[in-house]
Amino acid sequence: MTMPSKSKVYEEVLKEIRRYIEFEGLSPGDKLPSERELAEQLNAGRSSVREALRAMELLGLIETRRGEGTFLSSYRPYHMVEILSAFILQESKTRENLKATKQIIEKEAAKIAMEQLETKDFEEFKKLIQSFEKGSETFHYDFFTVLFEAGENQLLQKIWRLMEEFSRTFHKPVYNIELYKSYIEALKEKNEQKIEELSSQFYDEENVEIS
Amino acid sequence: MTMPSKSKVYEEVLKEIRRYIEFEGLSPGDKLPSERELAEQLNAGRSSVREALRAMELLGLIETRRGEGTFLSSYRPYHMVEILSAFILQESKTRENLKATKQIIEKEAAKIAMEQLETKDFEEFKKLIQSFEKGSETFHYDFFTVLFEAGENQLLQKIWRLMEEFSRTFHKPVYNIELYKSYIEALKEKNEQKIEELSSQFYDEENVEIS
DNA sequence: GTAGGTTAGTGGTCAGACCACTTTTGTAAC
DNA sequence: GTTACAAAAGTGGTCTGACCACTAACCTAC
Repeated sequence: MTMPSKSKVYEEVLKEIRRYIEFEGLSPGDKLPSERELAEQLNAGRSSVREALRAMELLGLIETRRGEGTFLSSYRPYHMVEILSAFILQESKTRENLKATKQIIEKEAAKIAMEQLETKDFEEFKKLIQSFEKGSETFHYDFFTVLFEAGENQLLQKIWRLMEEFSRTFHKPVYNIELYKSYIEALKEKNEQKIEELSSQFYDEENVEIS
Repeated sequence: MTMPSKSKVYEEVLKEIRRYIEFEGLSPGDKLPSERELAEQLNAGRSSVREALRAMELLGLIETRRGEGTFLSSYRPYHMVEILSAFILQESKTRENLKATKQIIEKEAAKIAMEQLETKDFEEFKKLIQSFEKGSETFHYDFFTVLFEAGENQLLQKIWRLMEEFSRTFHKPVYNIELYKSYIEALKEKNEQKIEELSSQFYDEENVEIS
């Protein structure tokens, strides 16, 4: 590994892998070279390569399957969230920030999607509502995913998803199904005002903290 | 390492370290046991311990100093943010997404800050305007940093900063100083409507692409 | 052609060896 | 006793080689 001044090898490997992905135009699901091959090509030890890969795995960027190989994953920062949340979400200010930010994003996503929503999207909502269960863990997530898909801002969606997962670690959602019905109405009516109001209500008091 | 079913060793080490930190009541700055010691105590190989530590380092939870040791750090997810952004922004690099998202965040930051702004903040703005130079690369950044500081949502600020830095790689800002003056006026008047309008104008046409 | 075993490839893990660096220790000079 | 400096011990950084467990591809016998 050629070492730009003092960086650690594993950090260089990380960058190198990133370049490789970009250069080869790899997408989620595609296979990366094996650890041994990477080590040889990057002129680094396998352990260093592994440190980089492990870190990427924790970040949710790759997925490793023993006996098969290493694959690019669609971004699911599952591990990271789990680890990080235990460390950083103690501070209530962080939680406040998270809540506020998530709310902003959802509101804006709704406003963007509003103009794009088609009949099929409303049918999707209908299905969601019908199959709603009291104990569902992902209702809110699924609901807004429909909105994000319509809105076509993948960046905003990714940021939101990250926060959604974080907040799940300390909030147990208790859904008020009527609220979502009203929300859908507001979307149909393209009533920005109403959307703004309802967006904040998701976070007013219906969330109970996990002990 | 006692292996709960199938987890990987490094994940167990991670949890074990977390427990250790909690049990010992360690705070940022405190020293962790050495890699060799951890390996021995947890009955794992040093390389596995290292994989866990590297991951923690990337997440910004610890800091390692060669020759000295490993220390708990106050949470500064510097590396993570860097790595993640590179990947995420690379995937969804439609510039439209970036622009739209940044605009949303700035608008909301302004609305949040609006209620909090004090005299000293407006003086800060005044200084910025006075020292404005045509060729400044960071005027917009500095301007909004004042807003974010007042708003006290560090999470939103972090996200924004990321996008700001990234967009600099392909946008060369050309500032219309009058626009910022109007913006300040709108903030003084607490005129949400005006803020929304002006926020979008930053991105209307004044940005020139770098070839 | 199929079933079943063999083999090569891959990630998972460990042990041991150096290196570069920092801190501590020990010792000699003052 | 204090100081200065050299040696030693401790620590993270890295590489290598060796196994293990698992998967997929190949090949052979039927």
